[in-house]
Amino acid sequence: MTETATPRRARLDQSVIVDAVLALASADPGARITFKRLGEALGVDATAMYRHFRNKEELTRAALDRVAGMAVADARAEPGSWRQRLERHLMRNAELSLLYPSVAADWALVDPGGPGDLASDQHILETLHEGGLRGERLVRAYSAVSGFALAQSAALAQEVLAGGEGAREGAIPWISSFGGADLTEFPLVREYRDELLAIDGLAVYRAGVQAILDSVERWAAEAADTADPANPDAKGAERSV
Amino acid sequence: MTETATPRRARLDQSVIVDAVLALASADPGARITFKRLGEALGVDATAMYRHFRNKEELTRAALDRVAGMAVADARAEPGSWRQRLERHLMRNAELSLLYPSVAADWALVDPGGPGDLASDQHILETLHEGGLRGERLVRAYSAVSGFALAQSAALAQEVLAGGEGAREGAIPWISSFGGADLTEFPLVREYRDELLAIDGLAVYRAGVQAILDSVERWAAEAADTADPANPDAKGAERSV
DNA sequence: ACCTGAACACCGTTCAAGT
DNA sequence: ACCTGAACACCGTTCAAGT
Repeated sequence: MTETATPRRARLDQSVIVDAVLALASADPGARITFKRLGEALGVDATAMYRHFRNKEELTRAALDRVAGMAVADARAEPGSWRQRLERHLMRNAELSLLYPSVAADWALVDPGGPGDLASDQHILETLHEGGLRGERLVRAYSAVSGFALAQSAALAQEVLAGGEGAREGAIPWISSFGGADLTEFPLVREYRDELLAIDGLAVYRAGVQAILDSVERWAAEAADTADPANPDAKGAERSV
Repeated sequence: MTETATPRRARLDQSVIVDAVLALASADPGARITFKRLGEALGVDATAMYRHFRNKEELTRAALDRVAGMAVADARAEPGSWRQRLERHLMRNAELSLLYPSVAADWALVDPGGPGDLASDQHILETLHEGGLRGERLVRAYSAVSGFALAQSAALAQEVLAGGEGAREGAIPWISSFGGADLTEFPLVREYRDELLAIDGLAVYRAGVQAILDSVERWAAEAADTADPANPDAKGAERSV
């Protein structure tokens, strides 16, 4: 029916434009995405995009929503315990951020609010729910988990955007350069200097995920202790807030 | 000696310029900081800043470093357990991000690398060290804690920048707008809709801090179990990596 | 209905000229 | 030594004009 992925002179379309955004983002990870560059890639004038998106924020929103949807789909495709699936979802988020850095850099900023975003929220809530969390505890766990994943994924992406080659290898920017500084006033920084310089972004992400999910599991265990043991699966049994 | 804080025609200076940046950032939280606006505030041409900073990134770096230093100083000023002091430091980071959003929005991006930044690293390591963490565990805890604090503080700031008034009140952008969407495919999102919409940024931050510090305390307890009980305070006793 | 292209306001940055 | 001001390349966005 419709021509898909015809490189130039393709009939413009929200979906076709988002395809081009993601292609640009992964092809040239260090470059900003610009209407001009987008137009060149699509064989179209830079201002043609305004027929399909109100402004650049709406375009970014659509691209982010697509990426959010991809992360969920990948996470759902594999089996495992609720924690394994949630972990997979969160790690996939970070990996996709590194794949599309110029898009993902805005992740902490913009609420995509589309179907991909909703599927992501639903999946996080689902896995936590399966883990036994309900009510206030579920909301708190969702906050900690998704707030962490979004902010940290965006940070990873911004690393790549700002740092170029080095950052893509994993070096983290906020610790990459106490090169010649005098560290006598900061003894622990000096003592652990080499280890701190060796930290890479994905390891930080993984450490955070572990720390948060460990706590979430404990919250779930607390919930199990205080719940009615005869009816452990009651939906919304302790919806408090 | 030197005139301090004379609003216009003050002798330019790295420190005077950073003062002006922070003043601008807190006076008009929604506005980007621009050389033009900076020049107007200082009674000086926009391009005069290039005499004192190589480019805008260096200026941002200097401003961030000042803010990092402020957070540590505030945290050190109050007594308490290591966890309380670390928590105070992290919360102060978030609060200062909300105070200077247009500066703090870059926090996940740029490594200040100055004395304020080093003091911040030293303070985080110090409190964790006092909590009994050493070696690989200390580095892992530092990663989780500071990665979280920086990324999440930047996200809070970007919220304010992007969202304007509403965001400053605490509404979180990535959950603020599944307004008219059909939620039948996302039952848990629908069930917790009101609670999710009520989440605010600082609460997310606090939930994340709790989750991470709970896990860090457990790591410390594990360390205590495996350590030589006769020599619990040995510095770097189990430096592995 | 959809796209073009000139135009505008606003960025960061450079550089020759002033004092 | 320090600051000015014109200039440049590059943004997002608007709008009248094309087809």
